[in-house]
Amino acid sequence: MKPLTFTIEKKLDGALGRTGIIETPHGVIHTPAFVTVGTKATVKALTPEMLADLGAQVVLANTYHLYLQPGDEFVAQAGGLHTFMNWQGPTMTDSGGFQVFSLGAAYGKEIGKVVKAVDPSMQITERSTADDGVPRLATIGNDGVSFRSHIDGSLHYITPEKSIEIQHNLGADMIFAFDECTSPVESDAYQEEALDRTHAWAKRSLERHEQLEKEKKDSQKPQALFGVIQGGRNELLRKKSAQAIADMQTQEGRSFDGFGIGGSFAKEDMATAVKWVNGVLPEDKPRHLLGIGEPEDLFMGVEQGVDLFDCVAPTRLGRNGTLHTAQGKINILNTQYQKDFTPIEHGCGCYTCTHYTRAYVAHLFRAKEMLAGTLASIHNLYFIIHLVDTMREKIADGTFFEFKKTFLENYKK
RNA sequence: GCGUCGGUGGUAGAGUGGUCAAUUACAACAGACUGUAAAUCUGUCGGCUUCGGCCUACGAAGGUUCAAAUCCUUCCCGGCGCA
Repeated sequence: MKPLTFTIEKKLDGALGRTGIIETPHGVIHTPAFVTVGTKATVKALTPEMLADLGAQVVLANTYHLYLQPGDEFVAQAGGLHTFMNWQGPTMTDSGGFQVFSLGAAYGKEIGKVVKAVDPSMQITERSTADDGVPRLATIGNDGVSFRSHIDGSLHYITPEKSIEIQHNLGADMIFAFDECTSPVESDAYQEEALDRTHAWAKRSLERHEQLEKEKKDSQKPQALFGVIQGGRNELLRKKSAQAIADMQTQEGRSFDGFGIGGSFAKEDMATAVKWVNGVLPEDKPRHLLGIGEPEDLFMGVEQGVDLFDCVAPTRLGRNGTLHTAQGKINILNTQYQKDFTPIEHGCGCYTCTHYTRAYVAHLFRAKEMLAGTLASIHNLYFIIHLVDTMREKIADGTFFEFKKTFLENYKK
């Protein structure tokens, strides 16, 4: 039984985009697709039934978080991620690579997954990889990464092998190699050093994965492993990384089943980085743009041949009161919506918009009622999932570029 | 009626002679959020401003003082106790 098959159905003329179908042991994913993020084995504020109803095809959980709580072996005893969280569709787990960044170099700083622009003066020209005096919860060592638990302060050492072992215990259909997500403000020298490390970790991830797959009993479902490309904003490094990860294989000939495009991006670099990478990656395996989910970025990614996206933005923005509409984002807590008895968006087919008004949702937020986050998350996820679904349809019927133009003209940031 | 305690910015509630346009919390107003340290965080929150300040404010009116939200007097309002 293969862990994953990917079939391309239709290609986009004049760009790298395509539609396709990924088949996993827990069902199919029509691509391009938006993956909902359920870090701790739950998409915050939503039940799996709500997720299915709003059109989610696949859920991504996190290795680091579930390892700390409740523990990956515990999840395995509970029957694996699918059973534990009651989501029977396809699943993924991230490797913890992003936490190397968010709890490490980015810890306590105003550096996010996407930064507005790279000011050369911000660039870190020199740094040590460990004790540079900067408080952080993740420190990169030669062999892996030391994490100081954000929950109880305890120390944990995650190696590529450990990450893969955890991900096998969790049992998601698609898992990721352990990588180091770097910031665009790092120097070229550091970027190169980190990339070598990411490649070395990728190889170790692949080898450990192969070994664990071979040890599986017949009753255990196979898992697909995605390799992660890094390289920052440097064209040579990005292409080198794509080539290295694409070519990587074990002695027995196992290679990655798909690819993740990683890294923290300067906004203006994202499109070029994706284009460089997807121009090198083999066409016949799925590509996942890690952690990206703003509408304009989704258009860019789909156009440039990305098949999967995951992002916390729809749920996080939703819980914080920011809602997507065709005209752009609105903050439902603004005074003007307090007595607005229209739906969040006219014509939206989501549960929230078919049953509730802006005034009601605004009331729930002001009253700090839990249902606020639920209704907002339903709407935002529906909006983004539906947007990517529509891109897929528009590629299929040959009107992708017209759709992109119309949508982005209306959608004010 | 007598006694007593108290009346502070939208609310609660600090402050009890200068360091007070007044701590703090909440509310309000706005902003941020892209492989979730996130149902979180940040800023503003008397008026005007050339951003140096200026003006008006701590129940009301007087007064003491170089200086009063803070001390004194009277009044108004509220709680409690006694008649």
